[in-house]
Amino acid sequence: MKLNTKSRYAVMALADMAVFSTSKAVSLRDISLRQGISLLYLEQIFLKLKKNNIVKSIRGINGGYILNKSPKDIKISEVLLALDQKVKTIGCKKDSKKSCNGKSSKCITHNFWDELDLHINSFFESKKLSDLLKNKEARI
Amino acid sequence: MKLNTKSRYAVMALADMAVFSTSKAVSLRDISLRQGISLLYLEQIFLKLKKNNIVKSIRGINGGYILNKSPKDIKISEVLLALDQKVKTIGCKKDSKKSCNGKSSKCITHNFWDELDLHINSFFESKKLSDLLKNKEARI
DNA sequence: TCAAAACTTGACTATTTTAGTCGGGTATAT
DNA sequence: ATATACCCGACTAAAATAGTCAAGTTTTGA
Repeated sequence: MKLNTKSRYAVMALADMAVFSTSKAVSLRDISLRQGISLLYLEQIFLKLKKNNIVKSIRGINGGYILNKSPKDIKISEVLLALDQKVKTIGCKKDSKKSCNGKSSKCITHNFWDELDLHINSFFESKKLSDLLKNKEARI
Repeated sequence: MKLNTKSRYAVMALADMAVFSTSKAVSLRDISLRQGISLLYLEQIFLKLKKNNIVKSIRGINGGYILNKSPKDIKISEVLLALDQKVKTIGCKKDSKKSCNGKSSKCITHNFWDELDLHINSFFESKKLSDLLKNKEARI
């Protein structure tokens, strides 16, 4: 069980922006160089962040991206959601026809996985982008 | 981010055993039929559970598997560990040479992912197999 | 005693997901 | 004008996943 790179890079890139500039546009090229993330991959990621109003873009020369909100108002859960990274630990289908291994009723472990999802999601819900920057050990 | 089926099936199968018998051997064939999990797949899973002393096997006719401990003493974390399912949300390498995207120092988000891992693992550490059976809604 | 039930094990494979790349745009500051 | 930087869909190689197959061994009940 691991988070995919898209989600990790998204959080990393946003943290980078929060450190380097909250007011001036930051180009993906700069983020790419600083964080060692492929530029083309970042473009893909930022497209989604933009669609979800987490950042806004400025085109043309000296353009780039700006955080749409203060880092203390950006929940990590928002970011993951933007990248389609719902935390779903189980494969049980939600639809009534066929749930949990083809059984009509909930499988024996169903409630447990639900509880786990809740546990993880509440963590992401509670954490803000600004929380990542507090740590003195954090480095770019 | 999702748990793989091996881990889910392992927990499900153990829960099945806990419900149906804690003293008498349960055959994989029975578990397979009750839980709708491929028999051949279950064999693979139980091999690992056995190696990790979570279950013990009885060969021959009327054979099967028995829980090696009481359900209240089997931590879910043990089970996941047996299936090689360490919860590792980050890709950052632990070795000193090359950590976090090729940087020598910890990446900006490193501590955050560590915190997440801890959060999830402590959940699995706190939950016992017996906790899954408490719920009145649970059904086979 | 012997055949069937059930565990044992490693290797194999199809499918799906992931982690990107590619190519061809469009907008804009200088 | 033109370089810079965002925009966007399609594509692909590699890895992981989910599951099967083949060929056993062990034990026990009839």
